[in-house]
Amino acid sequence: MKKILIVDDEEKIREVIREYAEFSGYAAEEAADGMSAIGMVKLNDYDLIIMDIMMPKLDGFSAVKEIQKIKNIPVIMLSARGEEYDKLFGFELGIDDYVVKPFSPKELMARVNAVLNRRDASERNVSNIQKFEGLEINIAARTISVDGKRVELTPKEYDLLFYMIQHKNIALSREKLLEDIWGYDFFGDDRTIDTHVKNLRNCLGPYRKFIVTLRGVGYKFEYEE
Amino acid sequence: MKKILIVDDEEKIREVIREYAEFSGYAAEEAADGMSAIGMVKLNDYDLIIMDIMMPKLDGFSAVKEIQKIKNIPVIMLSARGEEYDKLFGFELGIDDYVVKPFSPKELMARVNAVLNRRDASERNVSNIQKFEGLEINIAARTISVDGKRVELTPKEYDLLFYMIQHKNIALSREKLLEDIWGYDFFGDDRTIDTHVKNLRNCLGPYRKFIVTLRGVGYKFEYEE
DNA sequence: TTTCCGATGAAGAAGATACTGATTGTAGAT
DNA sequence: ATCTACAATCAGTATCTTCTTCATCGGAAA
Repeated sequence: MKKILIVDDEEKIREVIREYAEFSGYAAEEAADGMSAIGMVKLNDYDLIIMDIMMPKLDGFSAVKEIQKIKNIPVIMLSARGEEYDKLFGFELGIDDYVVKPFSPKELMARVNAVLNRRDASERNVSNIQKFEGLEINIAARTISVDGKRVELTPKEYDLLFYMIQHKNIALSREKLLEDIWGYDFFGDDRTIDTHVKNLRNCLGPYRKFIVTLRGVGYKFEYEE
Repeated sequence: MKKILIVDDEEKIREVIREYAEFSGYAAEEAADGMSAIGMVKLNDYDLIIMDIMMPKLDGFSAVKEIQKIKNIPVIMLSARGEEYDKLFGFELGIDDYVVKPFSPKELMARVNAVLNRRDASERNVSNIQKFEGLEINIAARTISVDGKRVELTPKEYDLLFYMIQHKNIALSREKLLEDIWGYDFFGDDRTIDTHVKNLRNCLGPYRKFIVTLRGVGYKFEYEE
């Protein structure tokens, strides 16, 4: 049986959710704030966490941030209607879904089911991370790692790499790169690209090999699976 | 950067999808109903459309039907749980995937990535490779292979081969080759071509036979299917 | 056989890219 | 508003690849 952790400071809400969750065939436990949630995650294994944002002691976002360091558990956030929060911030944390209060427990459970049922499927697709041997690009997080080690890229370097892997195995002229990455209104020097390619290659370590030079043309990200 | 059109009558849903799409490295635009979606498709180029089925003015299926008349764009349909629809009908329209509400934005993006990657892969493999027996030219990648083995060409060699296969079975004088490949402002020696033809032939192995010498004239790429 | 034209190999010239270092531009902190 | 830190750009030089030319060889046409 799947186990859900419900985190909310209002006892009433916790109770409603727990009852409906158990009714839907889940085991459920409760925590009243972010702090105790973290403690419970350390001690138990949960399949999913339903977490309110506004809470005493430790807010939902901070709690999720801590929890994700410990275990990779899907999270559904609860937020009051009109509550100000930064969605992007949430996405970065790998939050799976939002539900706005007031919600119907039916709707909430539908989302719980959706997240849990498809957790496997989306893990299979993992498409937010692209791998090229030891080179991994996490598109959602805008980060890359080389042989498992995180490497920091400047914005342009990342844009360049991202563009190239999206057009892998295609010859890319300098003009096309400038137009698509820098924008049609950039009238700078072609050689600017060379510099960024150089810098990018330095960041990629052994995987610099994927970026091949096409003399008289431009560059290409070459990778055949 | 790939551009996605999000069509749904609920602003909240559009917003969540758009933010996650942008977060995942896509550009995104929104339309509130089928009608305006059609208008936007006419004006812009999208790489993918995420479309709700139930909408005022014009439902998702009808909109897709119209859009497919204009442009061939992959589509992911959104449908409410239990909503009645005929999946086969959808696939006939060329719909690439279904996602049932409520969905997690993470899952939706995984499917978007899957659909786009599929498209890219099939586009790469279909139209961009020309075959002449064991000689294959991949125009997008600017590569050739001989009997399945990759062979590196210098820029001029590639340009020459590319030009010749685009004018196969046509007699090409040295003057014409110089003018079209080197440019009208090249005033070098005719014999330069001979050297490049020689080098190119060496690269082509058994398929050097396709390049025939026309004594007193120039060369010709000879290949009848 | 003679003549002509193309094929070939080698070497210097030309051209393109890689890289260094300096300058300019920009966002965030104080 | 100013400062600071870092990124983006550009100019100049070094380095490497490719192109072109030339001299010679070989083979087909007359």
